[in-house]
Amino acid sequence: MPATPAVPAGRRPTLADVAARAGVSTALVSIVMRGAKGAGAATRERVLEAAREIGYRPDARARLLRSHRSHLLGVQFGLQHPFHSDLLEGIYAAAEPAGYQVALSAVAAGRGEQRAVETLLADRCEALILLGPQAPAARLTELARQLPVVSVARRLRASVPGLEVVRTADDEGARQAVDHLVALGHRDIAHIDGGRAPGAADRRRGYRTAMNRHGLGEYIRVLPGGLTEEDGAAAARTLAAARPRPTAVLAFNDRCATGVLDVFLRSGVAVPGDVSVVGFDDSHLARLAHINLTTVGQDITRLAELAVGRAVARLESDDLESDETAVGDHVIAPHLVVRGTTAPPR
Amino acid sequence: MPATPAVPAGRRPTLADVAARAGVSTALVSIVMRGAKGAGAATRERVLEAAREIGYRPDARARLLRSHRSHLLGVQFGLQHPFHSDLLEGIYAAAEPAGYQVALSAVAAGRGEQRAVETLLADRCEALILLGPQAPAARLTELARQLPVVSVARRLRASVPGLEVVRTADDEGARQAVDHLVALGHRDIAHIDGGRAPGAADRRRGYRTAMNRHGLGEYIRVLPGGLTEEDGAAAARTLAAARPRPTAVLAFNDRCATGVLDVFLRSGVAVPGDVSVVGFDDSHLARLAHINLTTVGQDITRLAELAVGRAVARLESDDLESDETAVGDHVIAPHLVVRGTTAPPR
DNA sequence: GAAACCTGAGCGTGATATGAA
DNA sequence: GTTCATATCACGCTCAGGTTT
Repeated sequence: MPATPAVPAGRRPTLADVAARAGVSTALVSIVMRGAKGAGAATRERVLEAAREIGYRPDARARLLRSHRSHLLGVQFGLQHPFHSDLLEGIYAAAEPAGYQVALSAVAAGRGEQRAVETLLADRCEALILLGPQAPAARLTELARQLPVVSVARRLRASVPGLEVVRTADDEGARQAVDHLVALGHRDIAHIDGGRAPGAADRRRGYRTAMNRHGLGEYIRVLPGGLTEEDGAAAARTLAAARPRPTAVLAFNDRCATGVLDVFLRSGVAVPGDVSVVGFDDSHLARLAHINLTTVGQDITRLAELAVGRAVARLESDDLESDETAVGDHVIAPHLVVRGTTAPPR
Repeated sequence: MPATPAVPAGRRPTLADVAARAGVSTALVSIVMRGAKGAGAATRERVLEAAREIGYRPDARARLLRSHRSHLLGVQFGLQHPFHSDLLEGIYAAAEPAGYQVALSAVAAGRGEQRAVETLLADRCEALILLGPQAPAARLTELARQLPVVSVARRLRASVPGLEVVRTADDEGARQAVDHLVALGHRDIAHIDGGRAPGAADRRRGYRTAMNRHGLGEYIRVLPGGLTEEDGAAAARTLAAARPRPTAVLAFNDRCATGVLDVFLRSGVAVPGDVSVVGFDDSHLARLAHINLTTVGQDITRLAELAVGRAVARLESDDLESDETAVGDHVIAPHLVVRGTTAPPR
């Protein structure tokens, strides 16, 4: 009955312990554990066996300390944003094949972006991927002087070497939504905006531009909104009582649109009969059969891939001391997903 | 114009660089950086100044490698669970004052619990906090032999030293919901369950027990459900068409309940007029003015505090070689939050 | 004796240099 | 020349134990 493995009392097993057990040098064990070449098949098996027996695990920290490259991508994200969760899925998926690990640092109540980033830097991340960062541009610029930084979803003017932006063409998304509604025959189209949220300004602008281009400038109506259901609900209450009531509404995002749908439903405003509603994000919510929301889809997978790709490209090109990779603004096209909340006006 | 700080070419600054600049030993710099005693006020200032000038940051990994304690709590969580996000907020808040850092590892598509845990172990975490783990009990038991493990929300029978469970009294929550409905005058109360989700079995059992205790055994009706809006919607479609239709529904969680509400609304089933609906979790969703869901609240803050507390207690008591701290099952009482979706039956 | 500072060793790895089959 | 194995050092830091005022 092998109760506990024969592991050095208390301590966690190290290379040396495995080496002793297998009767080889620590260097050889290191080679085997890394899967590097330079060890015979028989010995390799013997070492792995010994490692298994005493429950050896490589110490990531010692490893990183020794090797000059950490192959770590630091990702800052917000705990309360499902959109970030989706991005993280994509980031994990993209980082692995590229040979990089992901270190997470959450922004939470009482744990601001400053703290989150400091943790990542202390952990020796080689590059930072910031999801919807709110930090001042100056701060990001300063960071970018130290290491490659990718800002996802937050647009930035500053063009600093090492600072890249990956985002959806928010204005284009708003345009697609307006075009769709106009094609259906709508003219009185309102927009519930996202305030200071990342992308809100572009969506607002895209809405305005598209309305003007269709000669519907006089119908432009922007209501203060936000990212939550409640924000949408509040704006919808205003709209439900408005005379004339718009025949279509473009909400800042899907959560906001959900709030709109709910209030309309309760107020006896039929969707899409009386009013058409369009969201933004194509979140899981929008796809649900009982919500079935027409929405502007962001290509989350593509955003994640690009974010990782740019960070990695920066790192590899830095290695080569080359700077030919263009720094900049990487914009992904959105695509309208037509579902059941839009129809021609009565 | 101080373009770049006088930092050693390419390399990131180390203790030695700061020491050289300040004209002291590395040991002293270490003391200053840690805020330990053993340095004069003047020197301390000089060292900090030098560190600032060259942009020095302590290397967390080297630090951990040297010190035998890592003071790291490894937390495994699911990306797609808002409930986990809320728990993480609490865990961060609780870990800091206790003097521990948090290392996150997400479970995502293509990144199972095994991988997530291995990362945490390689990072030298001293204890693991697993949010809603799905791994086989045997695996958790094995882990618990290596280090303190706290399972949150997932109940486990095995009583292994070092394995602790922190959870809500799910059965009690279901009981409170049933009691509330019965007190309102309901008798025909259905339950949409959570399948194999953590806590689902207990809630199901709590529902059954409570119904029986009220002499309503003949009304017991459990519909297969799940954790998502869609699961709730599917079950609600069944219920809306059922004859007799129950006068009240207890859903597995708030998301599930939201799906129920939506289907009822569209089918012309008034809530709470025709049917009362109760959720579980008291999530942000439930609190929204336009959802206004009666629900069973989990004390997330308390769960998080307890999870961290138990992990830390284990660690500190291990240090003292004492084992007096009871291993076990820590159960937090839920509390019913009465809102607008429950009322006496017609 | 205390306070301020330094020296030296070593944490667990990975890389290089070197040697033996 | 190739394959397999080892010895040795360095990574950046902390800590125990000195030495000096």
